[in-house]
Amino acid sequence: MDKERIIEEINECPECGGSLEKDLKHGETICNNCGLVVEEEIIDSRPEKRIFDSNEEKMQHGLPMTPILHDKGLGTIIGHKNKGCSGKSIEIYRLKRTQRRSTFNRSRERNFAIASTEISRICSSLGLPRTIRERASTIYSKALTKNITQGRSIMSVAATTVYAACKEYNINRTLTEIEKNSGVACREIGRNFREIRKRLKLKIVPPSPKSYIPRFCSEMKLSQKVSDKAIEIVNQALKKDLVDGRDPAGIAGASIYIATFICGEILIQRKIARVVGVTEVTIRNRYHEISDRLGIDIDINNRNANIKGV
DNA sequence: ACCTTATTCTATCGGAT
DNA sequence: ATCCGGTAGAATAAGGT
Repeated sequence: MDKERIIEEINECPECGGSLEKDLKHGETICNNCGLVVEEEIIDSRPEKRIFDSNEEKMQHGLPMTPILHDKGLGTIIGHKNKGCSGKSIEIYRLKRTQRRSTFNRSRERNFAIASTEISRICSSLGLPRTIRERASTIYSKALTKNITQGRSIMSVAATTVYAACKEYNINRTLTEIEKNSGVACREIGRNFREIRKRLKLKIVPPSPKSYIPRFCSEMKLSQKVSDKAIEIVNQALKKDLVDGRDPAGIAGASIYIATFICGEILIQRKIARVVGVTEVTIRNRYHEISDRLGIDIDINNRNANIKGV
């Protein structure tokens, strides 16, 4: 809901003011000048919540809670007296309990503190936003409570949580990239990742090809008609099981390619390939599969398409 | 920890217009 | 020259034993 509005507003780098360039394949925006990655979907530029209503209960004070710090950023030792805070004693008690538990688990805390440092280091050397860093910390913390860290090095699990957080937000970083920036071998990150995903039931869903189509179509100045047709084609392809396991951007590109033939607004493969971030070969392979199975005859030379089946 | 499978990429060439 | 189709080999990701 608010996301669209936020995306509209971003056009220069919040760090250096340089111009931003879209990396459509990864669905992210990168600063041409300083290389900062601005993840469109997770940047929140709204002002801090401040509600000055009658009881002022929702007003934020101080730093926001953050999973990066081992004590969730509380940073203050809570005194033993509950008096003087009328009506708030239960909350104070809960905070004290949290603090007592965190000091109780000292070894875990040390472990987590080291991991947090490592996660922050990896994220900053990969230019990943704060959201990813925080999510990686949260995942690490959960892994810690489920004892997944047992028998694995802190470094390797930390690297894995960064990889997992990226996957969750569809900011795709390859295993090799994480390896280069963490010193942990690809194989190990991969193995840890499978374990963590299973045990923590992380829901990692690849983006639907349909979610790319409107953006790609407007990028290529194609009509709404083409966009609608391409989405229709993806729906048909889904039914025939032609989508799973394939690069969603490739499916989107191929569907758009077919749609341009049907609508008479033909674009060449190379142009579509460049915009969607895959090679011409992929566009070809996908569009052949889809048009074959859907009974769409594409006549490249006569620049038209015949739909046999539906 | 090693091996297998599936997908995509790069590079390249040939045919058609 | 441009566009499309096809292919080989490497790289990548994910899963199984």
